[in-house]
Amino acid sequence: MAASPPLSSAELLARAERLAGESIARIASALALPVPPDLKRHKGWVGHLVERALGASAGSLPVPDFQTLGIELKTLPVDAHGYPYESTFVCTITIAELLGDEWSQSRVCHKLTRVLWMPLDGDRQRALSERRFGSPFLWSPTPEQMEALKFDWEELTGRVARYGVDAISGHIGQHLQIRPKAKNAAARRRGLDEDGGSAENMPRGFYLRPSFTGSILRSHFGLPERS
DNA sequence: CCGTGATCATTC
DNA sequence: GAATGATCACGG
Repeated sequence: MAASPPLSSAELLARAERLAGESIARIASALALPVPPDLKRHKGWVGHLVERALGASAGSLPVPDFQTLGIELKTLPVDAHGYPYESTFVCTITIAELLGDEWSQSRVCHKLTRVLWMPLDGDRQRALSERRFGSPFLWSPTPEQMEALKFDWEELTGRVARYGVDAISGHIGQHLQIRPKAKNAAARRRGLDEDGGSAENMPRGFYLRPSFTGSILRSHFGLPERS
């Protein structure tokens, strides 16, 4: 089980493919890591496990996991039909991102330019240690997907810039949404108010809706669209 | 304190 | 059941 940074996208993908079909227990064992009973108090545990198994290095820096390769790593818990159980966190929302920055310069765009998806059995009825990984694959947005993401991003950031972050909810955006991303509901950070002024509000983040990541999976694996 | 790794839990 | 809002852990 490798832990040094992969030197090429091919090497990274080859490593990832070796995890396909493997259980959480086996991968954790190879890294001498204990498996928590569930994810209630270890929500990012699987993500960290895969990072270690593949040799990711960016830590918590706001850059792609494999910076030199320009590749972002995302685990994706799915059900028996290959449909994602959860939304996918992309990055936090910052003031700088709302003031004059363009989509092409945004962290959302940068992070989603190239993603290594690691599908995983997300069935909570099954013991975490017994859940297995599916086949990973490298993905970049199609021109249509990129346009759709840009559209949502511009609508979301535009609303925040004009009306303040408290004026938006998780309902906005067809593929991309903004939701809380904080220690708790009392957490506050420097943000914008409805007048474009400075204010303290709850930290938020950009998330991809399950319908979007689900379409990526179905497209890649040639699965039928949900009726 | 902030950003990353996400899933949990309540509401719709 | 699906979706939104809330939350947990960790590194720097």
